[in-house]
Amino acid sequence: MSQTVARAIDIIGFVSQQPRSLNEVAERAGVHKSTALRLLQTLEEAGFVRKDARGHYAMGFQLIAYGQLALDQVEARSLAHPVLQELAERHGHTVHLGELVGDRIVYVDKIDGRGSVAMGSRIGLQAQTHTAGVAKVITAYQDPATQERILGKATFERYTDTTHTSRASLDQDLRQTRARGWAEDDGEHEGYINCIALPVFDARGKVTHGISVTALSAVAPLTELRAHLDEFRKAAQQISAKLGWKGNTP
Amino acid sequence: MSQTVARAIDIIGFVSQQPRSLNEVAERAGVHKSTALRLLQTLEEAGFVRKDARGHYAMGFQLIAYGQLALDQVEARSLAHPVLQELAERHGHTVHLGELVGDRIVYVDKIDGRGSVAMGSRIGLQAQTHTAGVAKVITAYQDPATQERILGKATFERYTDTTHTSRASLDQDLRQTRARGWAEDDGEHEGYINCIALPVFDARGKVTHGISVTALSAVAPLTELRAHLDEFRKAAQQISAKLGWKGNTP
DNA sequence: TACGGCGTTGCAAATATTGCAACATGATCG
DNA sequence: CGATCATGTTGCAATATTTGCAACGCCGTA
Repeated sequence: MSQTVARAIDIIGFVSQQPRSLNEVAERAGVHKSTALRLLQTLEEAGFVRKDARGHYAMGFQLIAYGQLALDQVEARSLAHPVLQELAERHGHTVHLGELVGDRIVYVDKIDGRGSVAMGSRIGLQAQTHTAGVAKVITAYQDPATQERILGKATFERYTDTTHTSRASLDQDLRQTRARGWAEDDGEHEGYINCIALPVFDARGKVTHGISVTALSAVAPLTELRAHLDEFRKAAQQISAKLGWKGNTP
Repeated sequence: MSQTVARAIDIIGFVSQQPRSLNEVAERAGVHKSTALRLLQTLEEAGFVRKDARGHYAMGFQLIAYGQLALDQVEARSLAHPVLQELAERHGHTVHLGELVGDRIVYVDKIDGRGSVAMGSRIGLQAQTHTAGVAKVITAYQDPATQERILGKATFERYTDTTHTSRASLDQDLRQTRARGWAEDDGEHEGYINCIALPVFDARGKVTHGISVTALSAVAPLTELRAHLDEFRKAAQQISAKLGWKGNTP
């Protein structure tokens, strides 16, 4: 592991919050001004950071370009997108596509519903293992060893009174999820938001993706969402088919 | 300048072309396998690269997240303003900066020329889709689906005898706009006012902004404005460059 | 004009990076 | 089925690289 590179990466994260002066960066990184300067210059030359009008360091444009490129390289996203788009349009709810990457579940696509609400998810961000519907449904379908690795990263931080705060509680949910074939988030991260998530199977029959339909519970409570389960399941199966899935039963 | 960070950054660029094995990365960077491995591990931990299904290194999802963030943080107005200011001063005409926001084009900056005339535009207001130069030029450079959404909001209200009052007529104009590289407003909103508008490209190569130079036709008719096209185009390219566009600078 | 904050550069010290060589793993092939 | 090759991983010593320092330049302000 390279300390210097780790510092540079941390600086990018620091600068991403808001533009920062050289001294702020130096202090954050715990290094001398001159060191911070040289790191920033290297990052700046590559376009990873830039100086804004005030001379403060901000996120660079190369990050935008790489972000787009990386987005394009997620193949599942391009296959699933049309299906999700239609789903979002038909029901007006926000739709997510989650992907298992190593030990974590990441949002790789998101289509905002009508009257979109501020919600923590963002394409490229990691989903909360113990609360997000896509995370739970994907995890539920992994083999024990993989489950262990994923759950090892869960924080079990409490957000609301329905949040799973223990491994046992989450395990129970995962068993239920697998048994019934879908996951639910009953306000476990934001009390006023709930969602239903379904597994997506790939050519090997493995679940590396999941989709979720999210709504304000005031607009569409779980009972309302469950009423449309057949349509949601059909969308998930369509995506599975595009990923080469041949089966009909898991 | 930090050699280690520069190497890490170069690796990201290398991996962005296509997923690469450890040995490929090591060879490209001109370092030993073990060194490349440690750099990659550091990048991987930060989510800047990831291992794909074959174990090759590919672009990581954190890059997507940062890219989205950086995109949201771009304040085109502050970057473009100095360029527009100079343009307005040099020619004495009124200059606009338009931005595509959702399905509509909005004026986000305006510098009044000498002898400023009352004109309907105002910062923050929506530009008329079927008459405003900035609106036409931005629309002309969108993909078909986006065009459709934008044009769906057009009123086609007639203001003068040159106003486009049908979709077909406007479509024709848009094709011409894209073909020649700029848009013209030949008194389509106010009979005595005309303008020339040019596209601004961002880091992704997309047109989300446009600039326009507007004048009384009695002061500077289209033929007069066209005579200065090279200078207008240069200003547009300067702004594009500030937005991270790499279009014609290798 | 003096002052304080901020960014920049040359240089020597020291620390983090590097290459090496040995080991581990897994796929391929006779 | 065993051997071989390609690929990835780790401990360690050498040294190239990074680091902090101190001095300098710049600019706005008191």
